[in-house]
Amino acid sequence: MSDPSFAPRPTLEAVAARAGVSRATASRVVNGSEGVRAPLAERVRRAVDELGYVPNQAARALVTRRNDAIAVVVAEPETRFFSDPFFAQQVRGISKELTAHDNQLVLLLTEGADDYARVGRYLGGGHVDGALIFSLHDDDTLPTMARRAGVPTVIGGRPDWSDSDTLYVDCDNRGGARDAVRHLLDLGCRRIGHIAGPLDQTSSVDRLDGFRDALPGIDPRLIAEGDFTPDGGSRAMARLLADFPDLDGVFAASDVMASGALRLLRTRGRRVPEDVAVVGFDDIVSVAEWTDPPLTTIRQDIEEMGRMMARLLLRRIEAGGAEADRPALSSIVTRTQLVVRASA
Amino acid sequence: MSDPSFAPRPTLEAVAARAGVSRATASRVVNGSEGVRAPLAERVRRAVDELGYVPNQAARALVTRRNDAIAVVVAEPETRFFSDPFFAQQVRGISKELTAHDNQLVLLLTEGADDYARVGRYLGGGHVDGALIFSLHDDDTLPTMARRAGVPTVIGGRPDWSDSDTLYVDCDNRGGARDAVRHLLDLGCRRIGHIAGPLDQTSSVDRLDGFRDALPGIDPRLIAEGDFTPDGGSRAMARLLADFPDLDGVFAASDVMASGALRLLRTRGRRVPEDVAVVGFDDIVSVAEWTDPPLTTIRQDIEEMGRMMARLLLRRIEAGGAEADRPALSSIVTRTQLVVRASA
DNA sequence: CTGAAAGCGCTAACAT
DNA sequence: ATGTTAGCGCTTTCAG
Repeated sequence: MSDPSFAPRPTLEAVAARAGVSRATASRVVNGSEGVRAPLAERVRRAVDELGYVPNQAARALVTRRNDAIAVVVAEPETRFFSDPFFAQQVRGISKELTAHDNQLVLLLTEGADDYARVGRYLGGGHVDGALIFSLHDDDTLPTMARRAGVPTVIGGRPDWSDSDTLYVDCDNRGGARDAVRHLLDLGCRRIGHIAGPLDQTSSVDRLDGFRDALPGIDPRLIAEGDFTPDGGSRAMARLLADFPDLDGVFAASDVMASGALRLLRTRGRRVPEDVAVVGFDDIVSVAEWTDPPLTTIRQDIEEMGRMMARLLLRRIEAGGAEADRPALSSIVTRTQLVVRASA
Repeated sequence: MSDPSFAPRPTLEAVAARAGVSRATASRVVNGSEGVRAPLAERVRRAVDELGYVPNQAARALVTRRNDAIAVVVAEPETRFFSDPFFAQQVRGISKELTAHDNQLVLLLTEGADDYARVGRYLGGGHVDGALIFSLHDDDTLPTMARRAGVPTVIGGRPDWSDSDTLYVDCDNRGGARDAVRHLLDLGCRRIGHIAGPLDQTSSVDRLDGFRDALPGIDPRLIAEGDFTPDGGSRAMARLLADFPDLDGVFAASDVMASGALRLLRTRGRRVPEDVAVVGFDDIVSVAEWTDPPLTTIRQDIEEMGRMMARLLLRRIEAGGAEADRPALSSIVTRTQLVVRASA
């Protein structure tokens, strides 16, 4: 017990004593409240320095009911979170925004459905002031858990229900998909296939809808469902090629899947874009610029969307539960943009 | 104020009242202490369920001085964290282990040196019971900050100083590197180059040392420093090829760099492994199995190392500051293994 | 085995 | 402007 790490951290009380003021005044100085005369404040600050005082967060949280921490929950049973750069970028945006507002990011990974209970407990435990939830699949119970736990939430990607006080941030998946297909059409493609994402996610469905918008009444076999992995993209591509040897254009619902498709096309000896033009979605630079040929794609500003999620959540927390403020906050749908590289 | 989210969460007090017991007894049941008679315990449990009681963490932390939360600090100014699968795997391992012990993972990202102060404040704030620090570069102040904050720490990768109570987990970088080069030698390579990682990190230095062990007195121009990115690998490869057109073997200090090297080799028309044999390091499956040709590499069990870090830290926390337990805990160096695929 | 009571360190009314 | 005081919700001796 002689270990130095056992030296009790100084308390506000100690600081106050050393500065010769009351705990309240010390607290005021530490928290930057107005109305403390300069000399006193100075003394307190000195005491803080000398003692190396750091506020005890637990005590503070207990009374303020604020943790300055936000949970990021990834509803991805597969461990796509770590292999797909999409998440990385989004988390980066979130992290930046949170940091700028002195909030901590608490990452909650769910490896499987078993983990949901744990996450629920955590959210309910009052550890965090809010939650950012990603990558929802059909019937995901996470948002419900968060709501029951009374934790303000913002969702990444349009949820599959609509409800005025569910806030989300998404890009215009459908519009972007339309643009992708139109580009293919403009290039003169006659037989265009679609590699869709998992259709239990709205982003996939919306992109598929956009595809159909541009190609009404298309043969459903021209649509192959992937899983947002390179492998899945490859497989879907293979299927499409098998069914339609005359395929001359492909719109993949993600760059990652497009990269898989490109690979397969190469092994099959199809030239891109001469034989088959390919358009992706996301514009994940580390993927799109590195494929061979570089990928034409639909850009969404993923990092910025992350920031927006964080900002929206912080505002919602700020507003508290006060209903009056509710209408002022609304979900955000960002615009997409066609980025032409070499693949189409 | 009629917002349902304002409904005060039930307290232990409420549970106790409903179960007709004292707060103390309720607490015992909730925390699974022995010595509460079954019928009473049952009543408490029912009350918990009915009320949907969840302990307030702040209150608990205030008294127990435990947060059941561990910080993962990534000392990577560049945002390699998110682009390099290495980190992803390690974090996955950590996450699993932490979860298994009901600890939360708090991710602290540092985008630049400015963030260090914030991290220091956070660690000092008593938010977490311990810290896992990654990817240290020379003279990194993070470990010092953690120590000053009195936060038990385990480091990922051998630090550049040694000190009996600094705990770390690393693989046998030097031995692995030796194995890589020997494999190349066994294959008959006569002119072997090395693509090193940034030499301000011990893992890079250790691998370089291993390279030199197997090839004593080698021309220093056969060593090109990369930066653990594919691009860096490409550039280093180009340099090596320029200086040594007769190069017939390359050991890259990471799979990611090796993938860049492979790409460059292809654009230069060198066949792998016929003209130039390539060995990587890490065995990151998503990289090594997907390169063309698939990469021969040195495997380290990254996820397992993550688990080990977490386990070690948890034990250290468990032991408290008690010096008696110190000697029992020591750093871990894991073995590596050559995995032969097609590139060498 | 169970309950009463004393804080953990801090903030926020409320006094002064 | 500063100090006094009352808790925040929980765990944990200490009595009974």
